[in-house]
Amino acid sequence: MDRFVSHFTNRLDAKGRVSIPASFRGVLARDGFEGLYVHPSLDREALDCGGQALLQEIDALLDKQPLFSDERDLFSTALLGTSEVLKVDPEGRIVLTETLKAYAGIVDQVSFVGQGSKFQIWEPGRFQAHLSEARERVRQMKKSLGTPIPPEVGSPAQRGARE
Amino acid sequence: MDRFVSHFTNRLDAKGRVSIPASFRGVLARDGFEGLYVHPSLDREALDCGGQALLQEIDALLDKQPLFSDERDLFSTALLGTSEVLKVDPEGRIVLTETLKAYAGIVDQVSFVGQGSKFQIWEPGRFQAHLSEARERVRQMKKSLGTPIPPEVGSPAQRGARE
DNA sequence: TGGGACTTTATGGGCGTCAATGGGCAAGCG
DNA sequence: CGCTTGCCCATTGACGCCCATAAAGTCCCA
Repeated sequence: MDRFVSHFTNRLDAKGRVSIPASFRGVLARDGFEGLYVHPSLDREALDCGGQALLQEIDALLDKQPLFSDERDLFSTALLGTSEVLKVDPEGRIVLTETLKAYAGIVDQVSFVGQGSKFQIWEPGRFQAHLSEARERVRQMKKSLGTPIPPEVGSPAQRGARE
Repeated sequence: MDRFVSHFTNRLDAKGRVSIPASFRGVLARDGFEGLYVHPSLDREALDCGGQALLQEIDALLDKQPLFSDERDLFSTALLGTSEVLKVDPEGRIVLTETLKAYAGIVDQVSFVGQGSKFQIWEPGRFQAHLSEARERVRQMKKSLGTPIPPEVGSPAQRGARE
């Protein structure tokens, strides 16, 4: 598997450290990138995270703007300026900065949510709310498309993760 | 990491010294440049800083203007004429000149903001304001650029689904 | 196929190192 | 000379790295 999939909830310890889920660590290792690239999501109260792949997406966006242009300046400020490259300790843990925690409303637990080439970090409560709203909207969209949606499936059980 | 990423806020001490963030120092060292190249940003109340890489960008910009043209003259005056090369002390600190501080409204704290090949120095308050504006505008641009990607919801993979 | 042994993961805690900051001192320049 | 400026040392708190442990998962073999 080379993509971030599924979601996990882990706790921050007394030092503010939190383990990146093992399966995500595997993806990052394969992507080859020291550390974890993190920035506040533009449209959610969540953090976008990833490695090379995410950086390349951002670069692609930046490279569309001409050098020294106003747009480029704004993009690099909003994207690179607010990003952090977090170190990953030997056990696969990271420490979120105060800024990042404040942005996402994180206190002592976080949910890691796979999104293919990147993943997001959420405060678990907000993620649940976001998820049910998203599911509802998808249901509406499908309905209007005439595609019946299978009956409600509960949240999948997680290995180890209490939610 | 070979690019300026993230942002940091440091204090000026009684002598007016301020530490360049360690990670930025690393980038500068790799770029190979004695001292720090600084000039007032053309369109913000901030200072553009960097090493070789920044100088090259400026050269590239200048070279686009025909020799002896008015534009070239103006550019070189605005960019090179106002530049300073600051010394970096053994602890990785610099002292901003009065001119530079006045331009950016700096008093006793500065924010270092990574922008890839260069970084900017801001008065922290002004930076916060600029940042929220930048984020807003980027959000608008992304929106107008095309289809915003709907949040990926759907079924999270089941517990067996790793790798 | 059931159970035990090994492995992996999430989490905790100790400790040395480094970064940010403060202050002293001496050399250079007006 | 007085003040700036560059260099050295000291302090403190945060951070990275190592080792420990418990719980869960996986594997293997009788």
